[in-house]
Amino acid sequence: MKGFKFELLHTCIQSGARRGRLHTPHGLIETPCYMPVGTQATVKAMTPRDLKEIAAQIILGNTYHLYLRPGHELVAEAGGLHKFMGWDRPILTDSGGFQVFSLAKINDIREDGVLFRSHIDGSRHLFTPESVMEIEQALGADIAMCFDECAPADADETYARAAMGRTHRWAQRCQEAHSRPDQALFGIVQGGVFPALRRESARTLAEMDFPGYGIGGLSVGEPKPVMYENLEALMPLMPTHKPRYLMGVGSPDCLLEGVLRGIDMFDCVLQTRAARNGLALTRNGRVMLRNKTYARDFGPIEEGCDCYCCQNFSRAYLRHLIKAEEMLAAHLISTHNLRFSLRLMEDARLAIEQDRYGSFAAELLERDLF
RNA sequence: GGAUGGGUUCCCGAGCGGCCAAAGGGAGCAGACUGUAAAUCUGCCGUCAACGACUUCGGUGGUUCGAAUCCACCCCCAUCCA
Repeated sequence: MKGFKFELLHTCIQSGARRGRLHTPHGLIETPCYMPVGTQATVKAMTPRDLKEIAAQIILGNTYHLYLRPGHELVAEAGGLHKFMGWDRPILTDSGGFQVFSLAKINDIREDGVLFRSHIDGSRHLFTPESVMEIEQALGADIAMCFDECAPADADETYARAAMGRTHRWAQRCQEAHSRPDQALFGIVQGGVFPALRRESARTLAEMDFPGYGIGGLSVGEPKPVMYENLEALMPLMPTHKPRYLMGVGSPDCLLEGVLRGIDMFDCVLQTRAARNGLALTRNGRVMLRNKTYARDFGPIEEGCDCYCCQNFSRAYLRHLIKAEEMLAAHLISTHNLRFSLRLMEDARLAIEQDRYGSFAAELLERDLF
């Protein structure tokens, strides 16, 4: 694998949290990190220039969505995803495994792959580990995820075990089908909400020697303590010198809790989706900017935030934009929520380096504001 | 001056004798949002000592067991005719 390497720089003495650095063909990623989600080759309401300004290191794209529209061949023809969307820093593509789960009503999951219908035009498609690898390689992200099956939170142990087994077999096939040397392929740990299955999954995948690992199927509706319990069960079995990516997580508290348990990477749509719905994240809790309380609040979303939004605009102004349905609201609040999360991770990295991450996280979590 | 159509809860707008505190939409208020089918969705939205009571459908007076709904007169609005 060309240009890909993970360095574990330091482990916080106080908490065990990890400080690392991921080398990719498109640059460095300091970990732990939060990755903004850009499903359809765009982080909604944000230009790549905006993303650089808030110091985003890597963003996500989605295989399922880009395959359906505009099509991976078109993206390849455009010169790859980076060039197509004008982003020259690292990209990670999710495999569509989550879509298999979230769109399960219209899918047929089989051993060879998943038969599903497009949510756009109802047309039939088959995803197999091999076809997904072909798509992800055409998209050309720095990190590709294996095609997995993300079981729902209420799946029983029998189903979770079956989905996990399938995910393992598919991981093997993904590995065999994957050939692009400038792209790292991450395996994905599954196992539902069953610690024993989670351990088994971590062990199995660790033996397969992937350059990095996703932990999938968590934060899909189960209570947070259940997620933490499962994380704690599987983390000791993860290879120390490989990055660990907790997929789809999270909210500020989950980011803090995840880092505490040894996670290196996170992605979450909450920041941008909530922003479009008028919800701002701050270290003093959530701010529902639509609420009347802020009609005459001429201060920024968050005092001390260095983002463009907080440096220039008031809560009252943002509330007005939301009420008037002006699209600038989505952009400005997204800018803040993303910057907030990126800064939270920047501060976490510093705290780890200084062996005080435990107290850093505890202080923020104690207030129970997220 | 005449003709016709109208005046409904913050706005628009349904209702046209009881099942109407009155459809629906908007606005307003509050909540949800975690590998994005989400700039989406949900709840509340006359008043109150509130599983019951009270006050509302231009005004006044009638008919009726019962009216936003029927009748009379009046006041406004719109369009057309003089």
